[in-house]
Amino acid sequence: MGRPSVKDERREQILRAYETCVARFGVEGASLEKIAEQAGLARPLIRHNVGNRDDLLAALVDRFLSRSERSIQRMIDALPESRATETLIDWLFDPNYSDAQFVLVAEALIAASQEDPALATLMKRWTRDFIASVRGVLQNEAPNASSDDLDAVAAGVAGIYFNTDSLTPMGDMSDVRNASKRAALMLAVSLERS
Amino acid sequence: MGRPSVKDERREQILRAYETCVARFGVEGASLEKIAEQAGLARPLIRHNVGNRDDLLAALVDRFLSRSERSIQRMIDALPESRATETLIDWLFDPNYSDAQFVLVAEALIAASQEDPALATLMKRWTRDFIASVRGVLQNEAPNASSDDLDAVAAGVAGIYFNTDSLTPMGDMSDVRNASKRAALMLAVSLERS
DNA sequence: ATTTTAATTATCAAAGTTGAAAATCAAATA
DNA sequence: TATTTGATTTTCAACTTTGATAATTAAAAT
Repeated sequence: MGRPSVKDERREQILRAYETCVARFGVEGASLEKIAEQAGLARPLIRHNVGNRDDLLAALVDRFLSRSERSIQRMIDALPESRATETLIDWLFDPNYSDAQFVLVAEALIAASQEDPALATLMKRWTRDFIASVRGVLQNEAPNASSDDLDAVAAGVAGIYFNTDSLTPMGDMSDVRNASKRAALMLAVSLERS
Repeated sequence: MGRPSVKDERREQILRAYETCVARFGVEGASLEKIAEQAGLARPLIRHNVGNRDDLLAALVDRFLSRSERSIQRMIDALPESRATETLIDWLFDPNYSDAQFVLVAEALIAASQEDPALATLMKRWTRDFIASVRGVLQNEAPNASSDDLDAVAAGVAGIYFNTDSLTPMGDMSDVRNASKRAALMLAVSLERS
């Protein structure tokens, strides 16, 4: 054997930096220069460890989809049996627990979907899957709710959550965040009452 | 006099094209080349009629803020006296009436706020003003609702609306759009009941 | 028709971005 | 220690983007 490979760690390091850049500058604004600077690496290392621009985006999308699937599943599995919906909303709207960059990356990929039909297909599925996950939690606690109401409240809670995190680049908006959380809770309550 | 100036029309034409590019590629991704192509003009005309990159962004922000203020006011003034909230939600979630590009530009400017504190201040005010406008309509129809509930439902309806339009780059998501609209209506109803 | 005003086009240099290959350096094993 | 494997650095050429100026053309008024 020769020198041990650090390709896997480097790859992760680069994709993390790329993710940060996509969250901040969008897919089109994330240049290789910025990614290299963010990662603290020389630019040629990006090419060496991941590939060219297209390879980067493909790797990022892949990583984003698998990681978000796992992280959502982990969150749902960690929910308590009682007051699961309330706890879910607590977590989604807690800036310490929820990772705003996750939503910002999703929004950037959604925006880039207009230029990339294949990406659009993936992100459509991702969006619907996320809403479906929320719906599952809601249904557990409100088994008598109508299917339409479940759909509505799931889309509503998910939408309010996405929007709240998408405001984070402006800095502190805790008043809007708190009001948004209250709205999500109101939606959940109106489901149980219906 | 000499040759009549078309600067004002050209300026509008360029800013419209810039807006489209910002909605599609983000603030960092909207290059002068793309803007010129979108406007159907030679690139030097951008500089001649509006200025350099910074001048462009400043003009776009200015135009966006004044136009959205007017358009929101116009929409609210056009609301009928009875069932104003329901009508507002009808309009916000009607893809033919509501202009998705408007929300996409707002999201792009919000994303760019992270790199531009002055822009952040403007967009914070814009966001709060929009929510306040919705709150005004809600309060008119539910004068007995608590201030906190009004804040919550206004933030919720606005958030669901923003999020819904931010999904448009992926193409048809009418199922999610319909569910989101139902959620907004549920929020409004729960306000009147409280 | 000449003048005047301004739109439009042509062109340039500087800076930034990308893709790629070659050269160098570091760490493990035989 | 020599070899081998692969990380890292250096370097190059092509291309894009930006900012700016000069030259040209078009339309109105005197």
